[in-house]
Amino acid sequence: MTAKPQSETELFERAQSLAGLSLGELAHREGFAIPKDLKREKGWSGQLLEWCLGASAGSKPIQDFPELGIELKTIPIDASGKPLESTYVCITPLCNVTGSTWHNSNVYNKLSRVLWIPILAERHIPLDQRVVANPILWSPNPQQEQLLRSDWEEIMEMIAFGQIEQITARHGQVLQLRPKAANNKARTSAIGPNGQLIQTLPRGYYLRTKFTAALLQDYFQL
DNA sequence: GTCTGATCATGA
DNA sequence: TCATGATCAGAC
Repeated sequence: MTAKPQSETELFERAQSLAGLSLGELAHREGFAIPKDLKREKGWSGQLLEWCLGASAGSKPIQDFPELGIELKTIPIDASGKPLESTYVCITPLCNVTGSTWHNSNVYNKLSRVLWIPILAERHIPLDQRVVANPILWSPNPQQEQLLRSDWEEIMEMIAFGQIEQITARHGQVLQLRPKAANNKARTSAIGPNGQLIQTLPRGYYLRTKFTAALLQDYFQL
């Protein structure tokens, strides 16, 4: 893999140098085997780009470039630049949530600075022909942060009050909570309705497609 | 099981 | 058509 980037500028320039290349070209260059499709390797493009850019965090629940304070996210887009999917952020704690605040949350940490790498990835395009687009280095503006924060606080409050089973993906304007597990038999500890511990499906935070669409649009207009 | 990387697949 | 709920692979 490429060496770790030493600065935000170096990371961004490296990301810019990948724009216009296809996933097939990148995979060949880096010695990655190309799957037929993403059905069985959903994280393949993300891992390929991590490798190309020298990300180091592995499976730790921290930013991809902790020294730089930057999180890397690939995002599938169509030809008009609109995201095709919602964006996973991180898992959520479902117990021991007292003392959690927006500013010490994983959501805040991960989203405080993000290097977005859009990939033209309409489903009809063969995986190896999908093309890396221009990277975007983003931090939430005050309006975006307020939206994220109020959604996060609403959801965390429900979790703290034992209402995890009442939360669906319909909650939250820009940030939603959805299952995040190997399958729906997975279980983790959570706060129950009477304050006791219960076992429930693990959940994770996702950014709604509308939110990331608006975010990308801001940069395409520059 | 818990976390990362995410997209799939089906019902509304 | 599209978002919700479900799922896949790998590291540890």
